[in-house]
Amino acid sequence: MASMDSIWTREKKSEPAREALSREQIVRGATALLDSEGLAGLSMRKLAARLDSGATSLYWHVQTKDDLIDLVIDEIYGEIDVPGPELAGWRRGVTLFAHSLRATVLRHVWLPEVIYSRPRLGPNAMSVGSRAIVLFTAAGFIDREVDYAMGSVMSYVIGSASSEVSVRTTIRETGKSMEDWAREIAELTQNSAANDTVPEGRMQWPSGTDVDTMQAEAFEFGLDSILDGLQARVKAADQAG
Amino acid sequence: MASMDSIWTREKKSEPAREALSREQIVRGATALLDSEGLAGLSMRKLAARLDSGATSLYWHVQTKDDLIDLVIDEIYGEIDVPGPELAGWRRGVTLFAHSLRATVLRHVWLPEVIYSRPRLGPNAMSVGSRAIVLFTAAGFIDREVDYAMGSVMSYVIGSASSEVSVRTTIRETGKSMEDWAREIAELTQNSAANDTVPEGRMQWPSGTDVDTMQAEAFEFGLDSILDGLQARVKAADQAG
DNA sequence: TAGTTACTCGCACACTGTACGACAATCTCG
DNA sequence: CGAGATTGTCGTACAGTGTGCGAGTAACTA
Repeated sequence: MASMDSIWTREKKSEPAREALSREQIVRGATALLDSEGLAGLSMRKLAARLDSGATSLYWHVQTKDDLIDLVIDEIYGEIDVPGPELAGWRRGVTLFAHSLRATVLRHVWLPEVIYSRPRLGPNAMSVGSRAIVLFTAAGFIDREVDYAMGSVMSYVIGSASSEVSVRTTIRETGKSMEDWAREIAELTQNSAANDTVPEGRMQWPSGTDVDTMQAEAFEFGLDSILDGLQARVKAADQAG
Repeated sequence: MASMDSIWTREKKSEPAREALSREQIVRGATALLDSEGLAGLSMRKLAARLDSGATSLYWHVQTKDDLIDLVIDEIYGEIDVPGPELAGWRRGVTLFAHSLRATVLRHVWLPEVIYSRPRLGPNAMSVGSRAIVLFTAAGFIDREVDYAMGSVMSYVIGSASSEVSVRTTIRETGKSMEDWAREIAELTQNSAANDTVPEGRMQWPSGTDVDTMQAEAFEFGLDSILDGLQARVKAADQAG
């Protein structure tokens, strides 16, 4: 009996768990690969290797690499949370939404390179959109101004976060401190023709603050400014109506 | 070599002996190729063919494809104009700057895909930055708030314009009108779980307006909001100081 | 005239996305 | 039970990519 148990006898049976590959799994693997190696680090072959499958097997579950990226993006939209206006009022809600969106971009640093490559209308993206619209409607905007206000905030947040990411990865890649970096820029500027118009004493970075907190400060500054502007607009419309 | 290794820190090569191929010519060709075929349409071989040269000849003038793109980007920074504050006051100046920046992105639709891939500090980019800083200094901002305000506006403008581009190219690619497109989204949303929270009657596009003017309207709405917010901030600081 | 520099370019390598078609496992139906 | 359809995997191949290497050429300097 025991002697019958060898690789050869075992091989005949339905030995391999023929499972594994599923669309969800592929999307999850792709996300991990993107997060760890960046956009350029994602290839179908590498992804397949990570999933212990043949490269072209992926194409059964996913039509194209671009489609896969679309799926990943929508998956990530699911990480963003949009509070309802009844919880904290529209302004606090929008602020939380903005911070969540920013954090999501900072968590997936390859996002800025692809997020605008086409309008994504996956379910999660649409859900985020819908809930954001509720928020801005609660603020008192009407008609197309709901879209305008929402679009403005989102454009600012994604633009800001993208710029933050690019600064961070550059610092990480070069290994230089922000101060060193700023000094080099200043030196380069010195030789530049445009230098004469730069105010004296500027262009050196304020020292004593680390990058993260300074970026956070900058982000909040801009966000508050936009929201102030929007709030004033709503109030003015209220008065008129 | 370390760290701060980009084309701008590297030394300029000594004068070439006047041949057909030159760095400027390559940059010009690359720009044209990018504008007509998009980022994915730019390859060293195609570019070389357009310039009637061997593919690897380009590598004498340019270290790497990425460096070439950096050069193109800085070239494009040269298209942006930033008025001085003495011409029209800071707010009007910033508005003109913002419109110029937006127009530049709309003119080079591949820009959003690469603009944030690393902080560009080419001479033209720095010149734009310097002049923008003058503008925001004239507005009354002090210390790091100058940077914050400038960064906020630029993030908004680039984010907005990028989103506009993505909508436009999608419309062009699918050949659908905006109304068709919006209707399809609405139908998809219908079946979505998040639908119950969407206010009734929303999500259908206001008809009778074409995409370009609506996007322009949206852009201006957001820009004015930000500038309102920033202006209020300056006034408050004036009062306090 | 000899040597150095400035530049061009063919070849080759490793790698990419993905079309195709040959396989195998599982399910469906008579 | 057995046969056909469905579902899924994967090796091979093709056209394309960025770019390192080294051989080749033309022009300038000594």
